[in-house]
Amino acid sequence: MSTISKALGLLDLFSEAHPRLGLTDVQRMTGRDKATVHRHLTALEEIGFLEQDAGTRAYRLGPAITRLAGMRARTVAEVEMVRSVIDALSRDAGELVHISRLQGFDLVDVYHAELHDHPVRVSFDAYGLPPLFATASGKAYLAFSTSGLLDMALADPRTVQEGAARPDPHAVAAELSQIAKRGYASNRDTLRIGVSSVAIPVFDASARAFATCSIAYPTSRGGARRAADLAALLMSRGRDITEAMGGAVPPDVQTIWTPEAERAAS
Amino acid sequence: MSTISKALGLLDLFSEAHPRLGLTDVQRMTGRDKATVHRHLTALEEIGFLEQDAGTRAYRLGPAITRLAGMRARTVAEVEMVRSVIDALSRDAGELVHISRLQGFDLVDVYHAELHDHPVRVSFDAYGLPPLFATASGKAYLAFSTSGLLDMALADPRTVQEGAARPDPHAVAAELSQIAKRGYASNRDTLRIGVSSVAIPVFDASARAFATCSIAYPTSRGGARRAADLAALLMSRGRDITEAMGGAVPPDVQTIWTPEAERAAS
DNA sequence: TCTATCGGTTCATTATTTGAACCACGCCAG
DNA sequence: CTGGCGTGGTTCAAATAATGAACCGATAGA
Repeated sequence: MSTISKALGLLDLFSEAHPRLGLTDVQRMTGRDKATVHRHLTALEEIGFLEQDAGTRAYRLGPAITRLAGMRARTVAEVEMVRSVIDALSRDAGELVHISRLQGFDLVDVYHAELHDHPVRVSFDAYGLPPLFATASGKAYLAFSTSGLLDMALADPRTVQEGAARPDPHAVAAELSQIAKRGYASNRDTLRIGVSSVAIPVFDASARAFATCSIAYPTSRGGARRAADLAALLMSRGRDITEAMGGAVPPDVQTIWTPEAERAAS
Repeated sequence: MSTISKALGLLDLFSEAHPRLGLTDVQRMTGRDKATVHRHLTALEEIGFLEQDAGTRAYRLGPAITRLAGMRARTVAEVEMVRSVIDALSRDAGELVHISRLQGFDLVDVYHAELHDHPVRVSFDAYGLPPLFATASGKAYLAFSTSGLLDMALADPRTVQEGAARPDPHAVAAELSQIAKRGYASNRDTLRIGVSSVAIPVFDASARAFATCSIAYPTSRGGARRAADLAALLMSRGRDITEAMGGAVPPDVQTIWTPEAERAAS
């Protein structure tokens, strides 16, 4: 293990629970020698990755991190920020992965990846056009937004005229509540016969949902547990996606798949 | 020089001018051996401080930086973020240093430091109450805001009723224009007899002024060149202050004191 | 095809990191 | 007041990790 990794790994020790750490705190958490830890801490402080409180001598995350994050925000496009995560997710799931952003009342594609070689693929030409209630992404978004947005979406004329069945507000609200509880939304042959999907929300710096990430797959490739498996995989990357885009996951959001949450929501 | 500093120093090579760097780019910029550079780059990539483009193999700033910056924003108070810079500035200037934020039409104190031992000190009890035109901070703020704010401030009834002399809009606009050109605002005995100050704006992530930093000093301690000297010192820290708070300095702002800018503005 | 340049790798040499012991300070209980 | 304990921080021989000249393979142009 390189000294670089060891030193930078120290930064990950700083959290909401432990925003300030003293030398011995870090020493205990890492199990490394005190002298080593001290040298790493001071090295990180010298370049501004940490700051030391003059009074308590405790360390906290430093200004260089904020400075570099600003540089990244200015020089790296939103697409680049999520590309590697989405690509990896697509490879691991073996399915089509989408990340979309709300514009008006549509979820428009930011980036998508389909890095597998199954001969059967999901077509997504019309992605983003269906009303929010019809897609897993849309439901994931609505479930983690203020209810005001749901009312507005219900009142949107385009939503109403789309398709034959006008959604029942109570049924929609009930489903969104389940989605919020278990942490992800899903669809099975609802929008298009043969296409299923699971989706989670992506949050911005104010911890508000502003985008979604979804996995779409042919229902034919999905056995009984496929949806749950893909949901678990998707949720395990949710925090990475949100944080790569500079966002923060609200503390009350279910971020890991568990059988308990699954049952509790149904 | 520790390997930690060497490796993390590589991150500073990434800029608006060079957002993506290849192995040999970095090698040339640093003069270090290619193997060394490569190991550093891959070490930084492994922990997410850099990302490598799958196609071009060029490196760019990675998601871990953004993630940690979010953590810092959530766990370190605004005051802590600037404390060390302001403290250092106060020590170096040997005067009272203020950082204030606009709330309504007042600049309210966020933090101040007076780390010197001169017997003569500036009182600042009423700081934040005078109208924006009367303080260097207020003028610094207005000079780097949209002119709409100036109009609103001029129309603000409290502004109008304060003091005897109602400000001449044209004179104010002319002064603000000079301030914008040279990069800082100054006052000499205008608000209170015996008190002078210099001030610069602080910008947020959208590169809009949202706060100010100022140095206040007794006019008695200020010779002919004191204002310019303090302004030069203040401006040299301006970028650090803005970036420590997660902001970005607009590219067209004068950020270093020069005799040319000083002359051009007057 | 030949050459230059790119990213990346290897392995003996070298220099840096490491850690047990040590120091100084502040705090608390007796 | 004092002695013990827990801090943060330092030292220097020993151990280990970083280094760099040479090398590899791929790619793009001339």
